[in-house]
Amino acid sequence: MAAEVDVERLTTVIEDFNPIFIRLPSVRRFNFSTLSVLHTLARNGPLRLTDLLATEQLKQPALTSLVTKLEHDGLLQRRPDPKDGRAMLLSLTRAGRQVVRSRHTERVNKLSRLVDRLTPEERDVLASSIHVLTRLTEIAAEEQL
Amino acid sequence: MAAEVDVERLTTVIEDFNPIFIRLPSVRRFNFSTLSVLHTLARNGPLRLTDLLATEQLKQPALTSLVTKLEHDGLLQRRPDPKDGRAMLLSLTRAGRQVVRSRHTERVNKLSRLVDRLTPEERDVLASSIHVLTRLTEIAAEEQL
DNA sequence: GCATTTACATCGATTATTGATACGGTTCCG
DNA sequence: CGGAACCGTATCAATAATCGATGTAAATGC
Repeated sequence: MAAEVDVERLTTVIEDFNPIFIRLPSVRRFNFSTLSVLHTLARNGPLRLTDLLATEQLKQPALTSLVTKLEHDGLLQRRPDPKDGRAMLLSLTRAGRQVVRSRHTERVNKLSRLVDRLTPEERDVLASSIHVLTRLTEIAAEEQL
Repeated sequence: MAAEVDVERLTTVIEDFNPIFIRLPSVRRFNFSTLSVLHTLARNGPLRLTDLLATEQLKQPALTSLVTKLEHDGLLQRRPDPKDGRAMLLSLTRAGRQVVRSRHTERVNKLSRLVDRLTPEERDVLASSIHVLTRLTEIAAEEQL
């Protein structure tokens, strides 16, 4: 077997699918930077500001001010890093996790409606592609290092 | 067959894969809004400002000023709509298409490197999932209407 | 210990975004 | 036709987001 993957087409279809997947109707409260920070903290647990900076497309002063705002809004908390007196550990509060979870739920609902309209054969392919997407994500994470 | 798709896990893995796929090293010049506008115009041909507004997460005055800036930078052009004297048709210039294309190429390269590290079986699944992703995108586009 | 590096915060300036509103072209309906 | 209502876009003033430069304090290295 081992058919060649048409990476060109794959890239194109992901580019087209992404806007649909990302955009949610209810999003008036948070801009892109804010959502990205919340998502990163939700996935990667407590992080120092500098580590968070690596994944966010912001400069350090902008991230500091965003974090200050989110702390005020009760979505995340700053705690001193016991290992390093200079650093702060950032983590989501219950309210912060709730924001991320509710957006995730909206996506699940949206995607479910789309999946319902696939044929059984298409659903089979989609089910088996979950593992492959997971592998791609893992490989990409390794490459970062 | 017709295995149930685990939409919960599928959503999660797409959420995790997306930041990897979206973020490119070279992106210092353009912010998120700008890239989204360029991408939308590249895909959906000439559009009126109001139609573009529907897909972008911006209010109309912000989009007008962004479009003005992009016109100044030579990335898109405004032309009067022959069908409606009030409207302007927006389309990418050669330079604008070049920006979109070069980002696309970067993604193809990045994704190729990841795909290279999959097993032959995983690549088979990925190849067949292209069609399903296309279908999902088509279904989502229909639902918009 | 003293110099250097690292982590984060602060400051002022610039840019992006928004809500309210104005303006002109278009459509509707008598 | 001619005025009223509507639609697409632009402008304006105010607010928010972001950046570069720089400061402060803790940690590291010789």
